[in-house]
Amino acid sequence: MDKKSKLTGRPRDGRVSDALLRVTLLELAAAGYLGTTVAGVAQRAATSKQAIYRRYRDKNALVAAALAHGFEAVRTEPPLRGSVAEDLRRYLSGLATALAETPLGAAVRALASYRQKPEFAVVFDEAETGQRLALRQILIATPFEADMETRIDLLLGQLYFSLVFHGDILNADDIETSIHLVLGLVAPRDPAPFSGLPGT
Amino acid sequence: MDKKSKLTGRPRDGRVSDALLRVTLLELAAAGYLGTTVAGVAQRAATSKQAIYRRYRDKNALVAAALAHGFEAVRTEPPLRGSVAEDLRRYLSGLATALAETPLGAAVRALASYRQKPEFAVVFDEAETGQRLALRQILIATPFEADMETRIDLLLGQLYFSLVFHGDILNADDIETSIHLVLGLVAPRDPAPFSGLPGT
Amino acid sequence: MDKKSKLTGRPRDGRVSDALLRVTLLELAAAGYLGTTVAGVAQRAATSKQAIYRRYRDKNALVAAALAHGFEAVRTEPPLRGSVAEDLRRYLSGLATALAETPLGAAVRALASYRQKPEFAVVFDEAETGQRLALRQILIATPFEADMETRIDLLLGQLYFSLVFHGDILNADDIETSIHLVLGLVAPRDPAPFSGLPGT
Amino acid sequence: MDKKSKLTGRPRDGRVSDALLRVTLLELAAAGYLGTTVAGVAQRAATSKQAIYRRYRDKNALVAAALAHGFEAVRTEPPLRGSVAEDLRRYLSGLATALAETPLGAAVRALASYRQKPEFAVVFDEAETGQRLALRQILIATPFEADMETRIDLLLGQLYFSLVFHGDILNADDIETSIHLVLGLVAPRDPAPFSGLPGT
DNA sequence: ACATAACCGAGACGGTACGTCAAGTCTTTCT
DNA sequence: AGAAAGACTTGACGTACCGTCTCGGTTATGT
Repeated sequence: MDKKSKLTGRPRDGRVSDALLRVTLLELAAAGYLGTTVAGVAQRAATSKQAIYRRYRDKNALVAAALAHGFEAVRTEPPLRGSVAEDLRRYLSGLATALAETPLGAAVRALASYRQKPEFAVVFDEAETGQRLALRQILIATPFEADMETRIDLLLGQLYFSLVFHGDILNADDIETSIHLVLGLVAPRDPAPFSGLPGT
Repeated sequence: MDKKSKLTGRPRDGRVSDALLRVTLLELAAAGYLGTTVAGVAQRAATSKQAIYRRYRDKNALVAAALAHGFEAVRTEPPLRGSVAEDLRRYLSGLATALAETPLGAAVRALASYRQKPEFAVVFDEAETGQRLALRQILIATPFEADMETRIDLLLGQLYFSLVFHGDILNADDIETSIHLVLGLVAPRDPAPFSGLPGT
Repeated sequence: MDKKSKLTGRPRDGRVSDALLRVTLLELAAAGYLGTTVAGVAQRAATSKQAIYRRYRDKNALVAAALAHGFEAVRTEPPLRGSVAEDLRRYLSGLATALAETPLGAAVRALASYRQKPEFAVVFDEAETGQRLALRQILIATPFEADMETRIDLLLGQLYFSLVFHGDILNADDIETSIHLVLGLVAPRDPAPFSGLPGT
Repeated sequence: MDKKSKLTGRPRDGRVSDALLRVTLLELAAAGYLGTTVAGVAQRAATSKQAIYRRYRDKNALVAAALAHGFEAVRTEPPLRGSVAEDLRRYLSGLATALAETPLGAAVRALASYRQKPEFAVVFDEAETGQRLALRQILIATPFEADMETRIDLLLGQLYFSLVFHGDILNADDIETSIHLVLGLVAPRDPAPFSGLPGT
């Protein structure tokens, strides 16, 4: 993670490293940033504070690594096979589900305030870049390409706004409605009056 | 703020109370939640820790009060005089400007993670309720009333997502584009065909 | 001890200060320098680490203060009433008894190695200066004034050598014999021929 | 040092063993017991901690071995050829010189407090036994045999008291004076009045 | 000749203590 | 009684060292 690997000496114990990331994410999700203590993580990971500080410069570096680890497990490529609306629905639902079903969602909520800190900014930026890229791939070369970045802002904005400010994850219906609004389509609940419109 | 007012004894010094709220908000904006220390606030307010704890149960209560104070200064009623798009533009721009030009924006960013804490939840909820109400008043009884809550989620979501995650405030163009997307209108960059059209 | 006393604010709790010195000396005597932990002293004194670090710069300053406290309680003035041998006997026996019956003796033994450290050096120096002064007052203006400093070195040397290296305190007979040897007298085991003779 | 020698396997590197003892004594002399760290000794000896723990059970065993090594190099037999005073002078001067000119003196000072620890006690006891034996051989069958142990205590006591408490080594004059006082002789600075006295 | 066994340096492992900092409470004097 | 100051307890943080363990690699003896 952090250090240039030396050729000699006892190698880092991968089980310890793994446990640290896993436990840290769980603690963040359960207790928030302040409630997550280095000693507590060490204990729950059945290791020692020193094992943590050997890997990470300080508590923030540990937390940042755990967050990055959480985002990695969630990274998905865009579907790219149905209609634009269908692809968006799949991608955003998958993202929402991943945030809801893993500790990552609660961890992101707990760390949102610290997004500006350099340690966390790189992690958040990378995750967001990936998500924006996926959405861009869905939207590109479609009639909705105009104002693409704003459409992405609206969709991701609502998702994270709901997560961070309301503490809940968007359900499928909300996502569906948002997609149709952002695409300028009529939502599918009134049966298909716009049949000829683009993007289906 | 907190205590039942006693009838006897030296009355609280209003200048101290005001300074506390002002300084706390500035510290939150400048140093974040953790960087804001009770002793530091007391010093910058030229008072003592005990003066704080006499007024507020704990640090969170102080911070919540400062946040509420910040939101009060920003509260605006909806314009309700132009078109829907125009009203939305005025309201959202006013909100964005207020967040950008006062310490409130940075303070909100610093506290986003703690929104779930009961002390802060009531403040955030009240502020959001006011904002949603204003938006609802703009949207109600217009062709855009369908999916009104989702439209509001998208607009507020983008605003706060940008604030909390990117640390910047939406500029007028972004707001303009978002509004037209959310309303399903063609953006006004092709010169004004829909200007008077729906929603008046 | 340490700080210029301020005029306002809550004063230091004397009971805490006293307990710290007493407990520290006991811990030093019982567990040695390494076995004496700041947290342990705080706990046995029913106080906190922070109360210690408010009074003393670090562990060494605490230990030095406890040592000085121990020496103060032991300080005795020279008898100055009988013969030289008698006065020496009383003074040295009193010193040996004090070292044996209080934790001071064991503490001195535990700290002998650190005598060079500046924090401790001043304490040890002051204590030794007092003891040398007392012995000098006994010896001065007597036939034994010649080589006075060396005689003092021999007596104190044997006392502390026995304490630090052997862990025991000189008994009355040893002291008696040493005094007579250092004074160049015949020891009193041949029954008291010189009782009143020189040095009165 | 420690282990039964095995018949097979790579033999211990004698250069490592030697360097450990030498470096440890130097570190003790320079930095004291606490300042002497196992890792530091390993580094200065251009070896590893494991090489130390393969030879010694723990830090104390290493230190004890280094101390014993230091004492061995210093061990001298008593002269036994001139007068009692002359022999004492030679022996004590030799001892003082050895302590002053090698790291042993500083190491002894650094370890005085830990003399009670069993690991060190055996080393110190052996060294002291040798020194007492030598002095006893000088004093035995002379007029000064009475109170022999106390005379030895006084001489050794002053020597080590000076070393441990004052950090300096007795000079030749101090030794000379002490010897004459302990022997009950008149010091030789007033030219030769004691011609007929015993022990010359 | 080559397997075995103990050595070698390097460095990670769990654990304990140190000294710092902040939160929230308590106790002074002053106004 | 409130204000300001500064004591108080508590508990987390990050550092240093101890004694143990594990790695890849080296050097002896023993068959």
